[in-house]
Amino acid sequence: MVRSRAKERITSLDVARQAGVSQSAVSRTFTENSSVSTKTAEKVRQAAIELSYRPNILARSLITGKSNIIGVLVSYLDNFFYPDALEKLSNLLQSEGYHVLIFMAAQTQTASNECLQSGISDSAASIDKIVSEILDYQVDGIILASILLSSTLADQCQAAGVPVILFNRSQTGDYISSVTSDNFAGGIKVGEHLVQTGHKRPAYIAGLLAASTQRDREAGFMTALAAEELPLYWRGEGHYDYDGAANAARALAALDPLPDAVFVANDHMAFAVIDVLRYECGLSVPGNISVIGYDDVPVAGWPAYNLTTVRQPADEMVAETVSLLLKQIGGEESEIVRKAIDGPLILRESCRR
Amino acid sequence: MVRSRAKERITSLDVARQAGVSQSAVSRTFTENSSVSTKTAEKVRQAAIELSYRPNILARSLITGKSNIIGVLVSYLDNFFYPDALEKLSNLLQSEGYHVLIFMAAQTQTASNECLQSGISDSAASIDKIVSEILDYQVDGIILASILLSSTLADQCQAAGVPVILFNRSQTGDYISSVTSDNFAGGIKVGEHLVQTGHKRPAYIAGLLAASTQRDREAGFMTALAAEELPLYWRGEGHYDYDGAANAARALAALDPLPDAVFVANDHMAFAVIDVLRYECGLSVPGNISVIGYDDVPVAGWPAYNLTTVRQPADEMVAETVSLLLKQIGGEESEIVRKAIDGPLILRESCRR
DNA sequence: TAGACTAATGAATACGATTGCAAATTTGCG
DNA sequence: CGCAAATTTGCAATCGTATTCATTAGTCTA
Repeated sequence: MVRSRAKERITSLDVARQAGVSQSAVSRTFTENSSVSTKTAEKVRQAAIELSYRPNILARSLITGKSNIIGVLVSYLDNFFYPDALEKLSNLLQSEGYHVLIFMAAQTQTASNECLQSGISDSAASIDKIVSEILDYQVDGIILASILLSSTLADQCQAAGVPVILFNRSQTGDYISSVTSDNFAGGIKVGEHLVQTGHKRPAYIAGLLAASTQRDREAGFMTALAAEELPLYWRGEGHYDYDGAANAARALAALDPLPDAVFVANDHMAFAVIDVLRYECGLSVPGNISVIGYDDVPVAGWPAYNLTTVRQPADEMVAETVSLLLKQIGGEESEIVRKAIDGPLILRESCRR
Repeated sequence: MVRSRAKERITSLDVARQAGVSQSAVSRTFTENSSVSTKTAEKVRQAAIELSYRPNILARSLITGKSNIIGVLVSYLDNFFYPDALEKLSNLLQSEGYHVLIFMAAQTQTASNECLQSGISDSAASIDKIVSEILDYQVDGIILASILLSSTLADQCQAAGVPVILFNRSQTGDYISSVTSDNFAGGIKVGEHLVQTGHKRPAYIAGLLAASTQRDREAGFMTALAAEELPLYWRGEGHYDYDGAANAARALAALDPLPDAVFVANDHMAFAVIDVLRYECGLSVPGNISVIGYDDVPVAGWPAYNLTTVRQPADEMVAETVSLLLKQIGGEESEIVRKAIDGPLILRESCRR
């Protein structure tokens, strides 16, 4: 079956001729707040349908200086929190008349492990390159999910008048707005809960050390433990990665005596920890050891894990991100905002009560 | 902290002045296969850096007629197969110099259940609307993931000269290329494996009835059973949805005698089935009943589920999709192609051997 | 019905780049 | 060194739409 490639473009001029009006009239019918009589608008709309004409957004953007495109840069999608957030983000922006140009901060295939351990610094250059590409598309705004930005690029975005918002990361020092959950408060909640439920040998498995979420969650956790004068029994690192967390869990399981609780810096890693403890080490969760995660992704509520965790309120975070971004695009808000939204501790069965 | 909004755009003309050359020279330095002397190119590049100039892609697209944008429409991301595929798709396209404008075929919030049960027909109108929006951006191609397209819109895309490829769905009748796994063959593999392993009362839990993946998997499965003269013991419907599958599993568990195996139309639903059987009904998987899924998403390999399943080779599917799309964009391929890639049955522990 | 004001229209220009064309320059070779 | 060929270069037109400005049609009031 052969497709004929018909590339004849239909422009506003064609519609104008068909409707017997000027090109301006066509443009005005498809532009909000333009003065056209209902009569000509109707003629134009009719002709447009006959020719199946639709305005060329690129041409429009060129002249208005607004593309209605938001660039979204995501580091990875294997932690379920991100697809969920991305879907919500895209839906909300779509309903506001914007569209999402998505970019992945592709970890190069060779960079599997060394890359994770060294944090994100190595990829900083590539991030900058990608953000430049985003700017090339004349986007109206940029959302960076779990990505940090160099000061140079931040300046460049500002110079280009393109607002940038960090989603689920915050960055001190540079003047970039961010929306996160209140990770410090969340860490405190976990620490307090472990103390209240009588745990004595708490462990912690960290995420990517360079990530603000990791730092804040750990800091909150340690603060709560310190307040109760309970020392941290053991600390491992999982790099926000399933396999990394599994390795940490193996090290943890080899301890004697065993920790009686472990706070894992996100759900994705917590699943790995539970899997290793239960199915490799034959331990009971929470019988032998309590496990608490962070994020409350959908899988956390599935019976196989039933994970006690701190919820990141994705809906609110997304709503706040979009609202803030649109305000900045509209020029209503020019202050740097760092929003941290509180999320509840969700009690399930992976932590002894 | 206040951001100053500097909106002064830097154009090729500015660079031209700075470098002391014509505007055309600037354009040529940033266009492949243009004749510029290395000397002027160097001057231009220098000036461009000084002014931190980058070409406006929208303006370029307007005149070249190529936007280097691929529109990707995804129905949902909660089945882990899709984030994974999307990430791969985006990475591959990015490496080919294209970028992804992403659209979600948002199920309206009211449409939760009735919508799922009636298949996708109700959302067809909204799909068409979104595809029109995609076309407005003058995309070079469109990828529809788990989405069907009305003939009208298919014609419109063809008229606009924009190739469309269905990913993980196929559509008979209309002339649209598609890339899927070989779902029929996969269904057969499952059926044959259940027979070979001595199962006698096989059940099936269907996905969305309108989906070609669902139809083909079921058809293959039934064909294999029929070839062995083994009747289907029970059939339920889960609408490719976790909760829907959980309900089906409850109905299944109430049967007496219990089926000794159930083929679930995708992994996402299979997890729900296993959860219900194990944690609600106190049954053993595979002790009391074998469960087989479809997709082989990462979670399927996690010890908590250890799901026997048919792998959809996402890498190959994505590679094929992109390669096909680029060929069609380049005009090298004008035939309608329906590619079905074979995927292996992955034997794990959720199915008795 | 005339006059005053508002709304609607079309012509022309601009947005920021690419590209055909012709002039100008460089290069190659005898 | 000189002439033909090849390469660069700048000018100007163009892509499809929004928008200013001047003009015309339309509405309303007295």
